[in-house]
Amino acid sequence: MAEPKKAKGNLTIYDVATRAGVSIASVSRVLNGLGTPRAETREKVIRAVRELSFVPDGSARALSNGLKEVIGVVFRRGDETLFEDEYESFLYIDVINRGIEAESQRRGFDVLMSSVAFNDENVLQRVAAMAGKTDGLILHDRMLSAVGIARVASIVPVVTLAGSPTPESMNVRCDNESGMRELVRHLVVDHHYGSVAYLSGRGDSPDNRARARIFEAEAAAAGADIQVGPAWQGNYSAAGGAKVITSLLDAGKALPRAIVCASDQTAIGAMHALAQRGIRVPQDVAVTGFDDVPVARHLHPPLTTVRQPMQELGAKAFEVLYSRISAAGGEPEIVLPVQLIVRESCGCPRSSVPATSPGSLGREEG
Amino acid sequence: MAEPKKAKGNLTIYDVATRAGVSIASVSRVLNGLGTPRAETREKVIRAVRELSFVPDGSARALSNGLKEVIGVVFRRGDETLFEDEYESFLYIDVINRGIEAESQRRGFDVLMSSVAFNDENVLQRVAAMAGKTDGLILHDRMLSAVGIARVASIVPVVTLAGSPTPESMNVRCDNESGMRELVRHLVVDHHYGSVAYLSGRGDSPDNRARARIFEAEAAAAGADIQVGPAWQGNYSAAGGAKVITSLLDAGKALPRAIVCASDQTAIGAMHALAQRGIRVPQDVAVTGFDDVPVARHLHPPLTTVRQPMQELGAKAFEVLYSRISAAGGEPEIVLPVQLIVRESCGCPRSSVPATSPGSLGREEG
DNA sequence: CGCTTACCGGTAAGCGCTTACCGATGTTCC
DNA sequence: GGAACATCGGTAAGCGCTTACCGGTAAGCG
Repeated sequence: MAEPKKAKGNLTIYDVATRAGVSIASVSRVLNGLGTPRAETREKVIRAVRELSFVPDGSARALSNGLKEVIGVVFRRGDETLFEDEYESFLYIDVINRGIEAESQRRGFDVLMSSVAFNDENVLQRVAAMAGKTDGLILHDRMLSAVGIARVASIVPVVTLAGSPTPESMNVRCDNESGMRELVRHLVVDHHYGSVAYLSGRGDSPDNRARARIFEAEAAAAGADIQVGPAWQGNYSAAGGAKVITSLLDAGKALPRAIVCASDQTAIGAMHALAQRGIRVPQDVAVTGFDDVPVARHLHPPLTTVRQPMQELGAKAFEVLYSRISAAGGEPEIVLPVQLIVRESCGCPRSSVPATSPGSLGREEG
Repeated sequence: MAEPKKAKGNLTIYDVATRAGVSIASVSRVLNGLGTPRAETREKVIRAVRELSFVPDGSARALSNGLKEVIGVVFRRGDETLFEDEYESFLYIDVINRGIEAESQRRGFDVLMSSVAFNDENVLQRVAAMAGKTDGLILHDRMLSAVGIARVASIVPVVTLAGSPTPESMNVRCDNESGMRELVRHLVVDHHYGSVAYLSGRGDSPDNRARARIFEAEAAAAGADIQVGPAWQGNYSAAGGAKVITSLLDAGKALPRAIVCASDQTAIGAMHALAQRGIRVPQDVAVTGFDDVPVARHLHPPLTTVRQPMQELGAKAFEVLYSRISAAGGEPEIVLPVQLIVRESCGCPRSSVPATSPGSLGREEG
């Protein structure tokens, strides 16, 4: 990859030892708080370390310890042509990554991030390379086939997100099903909306498919008219959401009373397109999201959505991975609860309580 | 930190050599494409590697090569209590990080991410730890004092973002000055707004201070009334922006004709608060942002803002760092141009061209 | 006061890899 | 057919660190 060899004549533990007038073993012991060095020895070492601004080399430590204290996170990135649109949809990934990062820090681990282009054919190679640099891997949605996972998992422990566990890997996901169920019920039963549509996410996303499935089942059960199909195919991005609405309107189609979007980003795009055409949300058409990204509450109108505990998702993923790294433990599958967050885009008045079973609905506090 | 020693009985290059019936030197040569191994040897090695799913250990390579092929990125994170609010403001950081990541991948590097709490007293320690695990560091805004930077830079090359270069470190930033200048001119000269306010970011941010300074100078020069001061102190977050507006309104103060926000997030919060009170943007009060985060165009109304080339900022930062890692090169300071993006929140009609010098203004294309 | 016991701290091996160096083949030319 | 040469592949050293092991010194005891 890169040419440079042998960095500069870097400081080593030997330099510190020489300067402090002790052996390298003592330096190491002081640095790691092992053994019971004499106060004087400790002092000398500490002083030498400070004077030299010495920092032990991570790879040498890792090699010696058999532990790198680094975990890897791999996720998808748009290819060049889609870049502008795609990267919007990453808020979501970023928040999860932040959760991973925060939790791993508590354990003294750092996080190695690597994105993979959507059109990259040999993801496996990239993931494997990451495996060599880390103690364990967290893979976002749709990274690898079961076979690929098995291969990588034979090298380091693997946790997948929003997938399903395999014999070799663990998985952490949110309970999309009940979130979608509650959401649809809120629209159809509480608001009596007779027609609803699902503005979908990427067709190849399991999360999206699960949501679509529940949407249809639940809306049908509640007796609402359903609009789905190719015309309602988005891609999780705001631009994708806007395009769907615009095309539909241009084609002279009548919109349903409520539009359930596959993600908040999609909803943002959809609301934008509606506003451009002078269609009022929620008076003319109600719109809902999914995820509850941070900006959702600041939209106009504030977005009704299903909150996924994204930070927690990331934190849990790390936790599971960690317990596997440090022992053999680790639950194979973890499912986190989601929460319906009712704001105004569904037609609820600002800060009122809808007529439905209490406790099952989230509400803004601050 | 973590207890586990000696991971499992991992695969090594010796296992591969044995299996392939060659020496470890040959395996290494094949793996790295060095020397001129016979076709047969090469084949045997490749097969053994595949059969065993062997991946060479990154730390051992790093130790031997003197190159980890990892760079570190350090940024600030809100402390626990502020978490909810703070992390909104991170869109910005995330986009930059994405730029860093994409560029480093092109060179075969991976990125180690580490956030530091706002209230963390010894950042230096954390940063130093990162230095030990990487070949170079990129530090976001306000991470370290000049002294701290000097210390860290004695260990690995350092690039700072939105700061200023020191004898030991390099810096990459955006040209805030001219962006703010153009923006204020647009509001005061083109729109003839007679009173303007600067809803500021964190008081300790150099970027924020630079923007505030230019704002005042430029608005004063153009003859507009200026509102600044503690009442207008935000913190880069949406919640902070909303709070300022709410407090002002509660105190019965009259708002200026235009509000220049320190960041898009701040503007989002401000517009949200204004909408809550029934104040129309831009008819009653114009609002502008700074950054051009992806959602800015989808807000209601679409946000007029100054686009910072955030991806590019990150990419450039890596580039500079890389050239320092692989050689002694690297420009000490890089300043990237920004671009005024005129949308509707400033009072411009949708997609019209304002009456000002052409070429100096950006405009939405798609 | 001499011997046992405890406590420190040093020496050296080894983590998994790269690569300089060298010996063993096979090739070519006279 | 033998010597000179090229080519390939193996052996071993070393990257910077941790730590098992052991020897030396000081303290504790009879």
